[in-house]
Amino acid sequence: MQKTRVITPFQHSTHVHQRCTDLALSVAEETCNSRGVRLTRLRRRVLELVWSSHEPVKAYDILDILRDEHSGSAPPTVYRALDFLQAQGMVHKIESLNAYIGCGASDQNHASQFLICRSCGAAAEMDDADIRNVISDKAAGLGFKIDKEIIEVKGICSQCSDKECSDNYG
Amino acid sequence: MQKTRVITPFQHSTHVHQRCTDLALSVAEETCNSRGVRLTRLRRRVLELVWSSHEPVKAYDILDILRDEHSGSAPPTVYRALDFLQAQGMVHKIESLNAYIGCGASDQNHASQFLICRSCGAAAEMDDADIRNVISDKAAGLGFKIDKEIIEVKGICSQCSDKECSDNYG
DNA sequence: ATAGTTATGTTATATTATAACATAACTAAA
DNA sequence: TTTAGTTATGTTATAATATAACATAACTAT
Repeated sequence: MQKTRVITPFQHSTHVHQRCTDLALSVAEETCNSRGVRLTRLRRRVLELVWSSHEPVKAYDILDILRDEHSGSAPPTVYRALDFLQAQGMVHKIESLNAYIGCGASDQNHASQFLICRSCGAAAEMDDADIRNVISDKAAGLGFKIDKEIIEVKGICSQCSDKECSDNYG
Repeated sequence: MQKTRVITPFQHSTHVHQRCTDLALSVAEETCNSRGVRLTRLRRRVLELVWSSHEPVKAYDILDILRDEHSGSAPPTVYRALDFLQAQGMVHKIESLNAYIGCGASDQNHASQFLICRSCGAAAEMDDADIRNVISDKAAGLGFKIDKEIIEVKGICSQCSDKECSDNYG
């Protein structure tokens, strides 16, 4: 078994989130520069809003904020920006939530497996080679050629389960 | 590696689909009986419509048919029936498609991994112990307790890739 | 029969997403 | 440094997916 590659971990409540956002934005700037695509002000702002926390963000929640900032904002404003950011790997859609989450590894080609905590709402992203391999082996065994895998695992993160214990017994 | 347990395979175009539907409906009848829940005429009809093919079916496509059969049909009609059928394990939702697919193994408790062909649109369902195990091991390694896994693998099924070859070279 | 429960009917609305066309802003070549 | 082509955004409208809330009907167990 290989070590799990964690792309975005579950964070402690005390972490300085500004650092997550700043890093993601600067990686995005550089990635866009090297690819010759434009991280416009609007796209950058949407990415920043997606990174407002580690919980997947709804398109219309982003739109509400954009509307406060610019009256011309409408659904296509946010969906187009999200489409761009997804195409560049800077944002992933969580299909089971109809919500979007930032990815700090847009400069690296990778698969994703998401762990989503039903208590705190946060999502962690990993790209685990063993998970990828077993799925591709099994699919290949059925003659199936994989393009893309959607893996969204629901449950309770370690901090929330620690907290539940201390709430019950602490 | 354990052998993959295929719950619903990709079918040949020549298969007698009526048998799939009949089997699923009779398993559903029995499962409901043994559980003391009611497979009403409406729920049975919705299940039958979900089983109209091996492609995941849209709620509003079901509704269109129900409306032809009974003027009182409305969105809650179909969503309530789908909710019941999902709770009983007779239907699964494919999150990435907002569509629903029948499950013939409602009498057995199981996890699901779906393979979805982007060419023919069909979905196959499996419950592979190795996939389950590697994901639960990796999640446990991060202190995460799993409730439910959503696994939807997109690609090309073996029959469509055979066909592509014969189209190109045959 | 009757009361309690479960299922369905009905109207309205919330949520998520895209179509289509107009305008503006950038880019690269003449 | 215009101009034409391209890309991005503005704008209006609507499609697609899903739920809330309350009324009526149908089953179930006395």
